[in-house]
Amino acid sequence: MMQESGTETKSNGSAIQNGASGGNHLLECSLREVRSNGETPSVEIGAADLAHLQQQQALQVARQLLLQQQQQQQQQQQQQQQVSGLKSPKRNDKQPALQVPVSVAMMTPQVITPQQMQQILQQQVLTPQQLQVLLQQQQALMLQQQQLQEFYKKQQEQLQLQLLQQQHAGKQPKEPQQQQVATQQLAFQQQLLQMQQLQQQHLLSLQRQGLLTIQPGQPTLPLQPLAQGMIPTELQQLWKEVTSSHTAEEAASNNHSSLDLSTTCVSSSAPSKTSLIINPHASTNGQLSVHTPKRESLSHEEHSHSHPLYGHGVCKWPGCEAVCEDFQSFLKHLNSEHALDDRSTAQCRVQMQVVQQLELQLAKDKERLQAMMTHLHVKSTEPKATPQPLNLVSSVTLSKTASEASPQSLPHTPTTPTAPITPVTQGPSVITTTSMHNVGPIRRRYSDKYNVPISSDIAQNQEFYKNAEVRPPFTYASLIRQAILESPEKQLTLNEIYNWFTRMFAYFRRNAATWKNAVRHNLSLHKCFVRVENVKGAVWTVDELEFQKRRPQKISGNPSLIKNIQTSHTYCTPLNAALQGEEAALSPLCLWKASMAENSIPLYTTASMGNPTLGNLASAMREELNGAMEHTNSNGSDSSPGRSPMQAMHPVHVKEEPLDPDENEGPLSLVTTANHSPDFDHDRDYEDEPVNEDIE
DNA sequence: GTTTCATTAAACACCA
DNA sequence: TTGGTGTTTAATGAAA
Repeated sequence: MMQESGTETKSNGSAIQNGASGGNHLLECSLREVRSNGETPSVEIGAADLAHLQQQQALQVARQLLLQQQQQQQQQQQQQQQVSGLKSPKRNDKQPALQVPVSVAMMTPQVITPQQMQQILQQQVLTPQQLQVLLQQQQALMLQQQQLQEFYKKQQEQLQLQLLQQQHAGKQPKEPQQQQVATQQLAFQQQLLQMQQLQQQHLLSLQRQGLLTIQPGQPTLPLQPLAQGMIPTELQQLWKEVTSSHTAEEAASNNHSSLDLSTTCVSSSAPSKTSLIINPHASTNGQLSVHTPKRESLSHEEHSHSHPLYGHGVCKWPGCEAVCEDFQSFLKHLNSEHALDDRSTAQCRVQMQVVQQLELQLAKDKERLQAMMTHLHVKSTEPKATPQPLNLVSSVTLSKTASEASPQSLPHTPTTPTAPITPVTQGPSVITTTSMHNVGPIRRRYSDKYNVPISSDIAQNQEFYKNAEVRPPFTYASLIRQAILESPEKQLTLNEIYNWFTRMFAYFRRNAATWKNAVRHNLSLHKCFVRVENVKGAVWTVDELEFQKRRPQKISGNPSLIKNIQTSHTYCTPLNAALQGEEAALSPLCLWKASMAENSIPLYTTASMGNPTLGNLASAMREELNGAMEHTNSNGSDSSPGRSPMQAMHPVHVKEEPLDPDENEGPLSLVTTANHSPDFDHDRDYEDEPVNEDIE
């Protein structure tokens, strides 16, 4: 027996080491892959940025082509005019005048540049949904513009063809033809103007939504009608005076104004730099632009009292919150209290830093998400190539403990629960599939540290735990207790506890010797587990009082948590406690929030994961809760039906309801009979054949 | 730096 | 004798 155990441990140990290293390697590879794609080691380019960049590049190429064609056309027309000798000064002056706006219009896409996107990101904490919509609208507009450009290109070609024909024919009077050309070009301009108006509306809507503020120094000037010309240079000058840190490069790029597309594209190709260096100015610039008369009039007329800095009758200038009865008074207040002075500039800078930090965090989370998705996608398509795959946790936390690699026989899970182990989103997503795995030792568990309701977590993530080799974020004691409490009789034999472990968690289908030993050890060690001699053998029960006794010690530093335990019987974070009106049995979010709290990650970072705002978070939590209830009730292969997770936490006080017959199937149902499962092979390692098949 | 706790490993005893 | 069960001790690491 000992030999067997020894060999098992040995082999497992080596396997784990291999698996761990392999897993780490995979993680590094996936991260590397992402990074190499991004080409910016520090800050990754998002998929949207890349798409945008590609579009920009395509646009630039198209514009260059157009420019060439226009130049050719101009040359041809000049040649024609020279040859024909029909020089009409008016027309000669007019045509370039006609063409130039067209060219400018074509070269100044009335779309949001990456810089603007970055600024939007910085100025407003956008939800992913908003970003998504924004990007979709953006892409649609760009598509429209491209189509228009193609159309324009074709028309230009036709014109060239006609002009060539004219040259060859040489008999027809030029003026009608040129009039036709001018008419066509006017039509194009009108179309372009329409496009621009459309895009202006789009941008205005963005402004109304508070998603965008127009910056004076913006390379493109979407809201400036063509008739109004370019950016007022005095605004740029003003801003330059305010922001002394403006580099010559940026100033040059600003001075390029709308015409310089290359600037836009170049800067978009390095979003990390853009976001980290340029955007701060842009951010404050955006704030500053509020004070410009043009901006105000625009806001007043077009936004009809919708202003990013004004809402609910309160000035939203950071730290102000002055009550303004109407928009006019707000404008007055804005001009008087938040005029361009040192204080406002300083506040802008502070806000800039805040936004910068947030954006940095967002970028990091995006990177994480990308790495996770990349990794999981790779893993999910792999036909079980690596026996010890990676853990989601590792990819999130970059597993600082993974390198520690203590020679333990269990698969290594990260010791510190610094990241959500359970998926944030429920449902058949990639994340919740079998692609999650564990690496590294675990020393602390969420359930104990953050008092996450284990029952709801297990219920909610049942399929996840069953399929993914993710170590459950709970202590052995918690798991054993849960197993016992889930049983109809609230008592289990050791073997049934084993079965529960292997049935509920894919993680425990390997290294049986190790964790079984741990289970036995915990059963013996903790007073909360009471061994009851039965006629047919021994069963284990839980002494809830004893179990509860040991918990407050660990969270003594957090009175709210203790209060939670003592009053609401809830094992969740204070944040959850704040939302306890909805009940707090929502473990994945709890875990996630706990991890967020531990990582000091602002809540907003959920934007990258689909939980945009606190309000949405709350609703999401409600949904999670409902989902948990439904899940518990519908998929109650392990939980007692009709018993909510909260009830499951205190089964002693809960009147038990009759079990579903389906749930009583399998060895676990025979809880009253000790040593009931003679056929069960304890030495089975569950590596090749999941125990679920035996039990379920 | 100390204490507490969880995990892991191991040894040992008991029993069927 | 074998294997499961239960107990205990020790080492280790993380967190408080």
